[in-house]
Amino acid sequence: MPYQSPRGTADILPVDQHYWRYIEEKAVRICELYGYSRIDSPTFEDTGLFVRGVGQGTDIVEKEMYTFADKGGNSITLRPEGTAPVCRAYLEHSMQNVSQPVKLFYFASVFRYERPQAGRLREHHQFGCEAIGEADPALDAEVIEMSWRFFQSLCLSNISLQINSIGCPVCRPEYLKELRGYYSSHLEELCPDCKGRFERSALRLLDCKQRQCQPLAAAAPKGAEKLCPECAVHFDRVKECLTALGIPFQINHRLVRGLDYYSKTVFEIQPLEEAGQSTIGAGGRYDHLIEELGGKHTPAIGFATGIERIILNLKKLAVPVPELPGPVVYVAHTGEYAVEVLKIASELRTSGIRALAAASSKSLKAQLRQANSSGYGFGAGYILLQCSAEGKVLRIYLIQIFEVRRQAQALVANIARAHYNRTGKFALHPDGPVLNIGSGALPPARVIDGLIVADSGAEGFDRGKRKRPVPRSVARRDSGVLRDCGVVPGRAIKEVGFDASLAQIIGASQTKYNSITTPNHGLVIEGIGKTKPGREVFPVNIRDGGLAGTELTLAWLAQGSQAAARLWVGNGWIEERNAVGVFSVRDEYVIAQTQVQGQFTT
RNA sequence: GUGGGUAUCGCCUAGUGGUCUAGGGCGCCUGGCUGUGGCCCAGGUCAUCGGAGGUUCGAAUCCUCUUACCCACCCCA
Repeated sequence: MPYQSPRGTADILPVDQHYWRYIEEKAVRICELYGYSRIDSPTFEDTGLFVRGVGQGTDIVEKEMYTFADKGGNSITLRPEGTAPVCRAYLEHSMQNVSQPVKLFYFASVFRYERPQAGRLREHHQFGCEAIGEADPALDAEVIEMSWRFFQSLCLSNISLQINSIGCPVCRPEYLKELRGYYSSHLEELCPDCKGRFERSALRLLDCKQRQCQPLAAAAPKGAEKLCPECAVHFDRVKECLTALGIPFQINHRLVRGLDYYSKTVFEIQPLEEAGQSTIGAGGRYDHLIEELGGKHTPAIGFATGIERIILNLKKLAVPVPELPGPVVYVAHTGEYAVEVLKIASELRTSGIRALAAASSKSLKAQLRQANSSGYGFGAGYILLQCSAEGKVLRIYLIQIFEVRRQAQALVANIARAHYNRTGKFALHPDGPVLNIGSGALPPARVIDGLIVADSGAEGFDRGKRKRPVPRSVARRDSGVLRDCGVVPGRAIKEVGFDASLAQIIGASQTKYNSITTPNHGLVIEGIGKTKPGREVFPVNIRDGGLAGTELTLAWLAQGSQAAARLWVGNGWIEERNAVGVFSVRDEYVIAQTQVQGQFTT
């Protein structure tokens, strides 16, 4: 391999892109809800900005910055964090003059020269928010709430919120003095690292991970108890507000932050089972940063999250993350390649239907295989052009337009029909249905725009009407309930296997059906059978009317256990089913999109 | 900067001195079967075993050096 990506950098490959899209969508959504506007700052800044902003003595500035001289001789630094640049922009564009607080959010890659390890890269990506120009503790609570809700909306359960106050320039020196006093009598018991910290940054003694330092840190004087009256009132108020908002938090006296600019409120959000080493989001107040950067005194607060770490946790918890939309219709051909393939694909795209045109050289089998693997598996529909040896189109078939929404189905049909009118080459499938539709979106058989439309899937199979039987192996396996569910979930079965957990099945079925994008509804599955005792609650994403994945899940569940399922929309149950049976969600349910993050508990 | 681990086909891996001109699975390609797609069957494609040097009649297997990556510490999101 001639080249590989530099140490500590990573390619974000297509297979992972849906995580990024998912997180970005959630982040943007939450920012809109809280009134934050996006800001994008340059990738590099004047070195001085970070030296002053982040703090001379911090590790970031001392040894982790990517600093270099540009050709003009200026000292430039790739941004090691997001807050200072935003504050710089605030000052540079005189945002003091708009109504305060100014609420900004950003996505930015940040650079730190560190030894890479799990969840830590030299270039990583942060999503962050800053609220500048307001000192009220209520804002602290709102920012904390917002970050909490953000993680909730990602369906990242198992997280904890820790808060602390590290005081202000008035009370912190006092506290530091006391802390040093306390530690000075225990210097011998400290780990080597901490001995060094004693002088440089006594606060950091508190969050040392070495075992020998633990008891000392636990017994150390608590910062939050040594606050000046102003800071104490502020901290109390933050706690009050959080309680009022129903945000669960723990006070962690040993929570200190590594950047110099923090004051008063600081907080961290981390996965529950981790030993505090893998914070996924953190923030705090920085009332003196803007001043430090040359502005007038401007209180502010913000938080930042590490996207790679979030993804790590999403994967660890097997949170179902919707797949990115793939092609819906594949235009295939037999015989010689005809330009019509390209033309039809082009027309579909013009109408907003994602389409893939077969390559000229592929065999039909290869084309269909590609249709399977490039769309959403077996769900993708295809248009088949039957061509003569000379490349003339003889017939057009529309086959199995699964998952194509009702409107789109009509469109696809229209396009095919228009093509027929133009060329006179269109022909119905000699055996009957021309357009097959799955997922129960349409009644079993009807006519759209002159074309016969039929529900395909296993129902037809059962009644002996299915034109193209499920492959033997699948049919054998699915001799039970799956046959009745209207969807042949070949890919899901293949991917998760028969012993898959419920979460895996849901994950797999959701990746299969990409019309699913936002979790707005909860599907609660209560299993009593042997395979899945107890009760499990999963967020289910519904949009665009397709919920075939849910049908699959329930049918599956019902096979192995006595399951009951209910669909939760907004704040009430709208449908309930027992054991066997397909859960079909109708369009009208889908309209009622409500945030129900709070309800997803297990 | 410190400590530990790993390096065999695109991916996962078998292989601890000769049976390895490196085996299997996945993938990919071709074909058969299936009412032109999932299963199945057959065939094909793909590795001088991270690199360099050494020991030996003989090394993927032992030694030395080196590089890369991973993990943990430090610090941070």
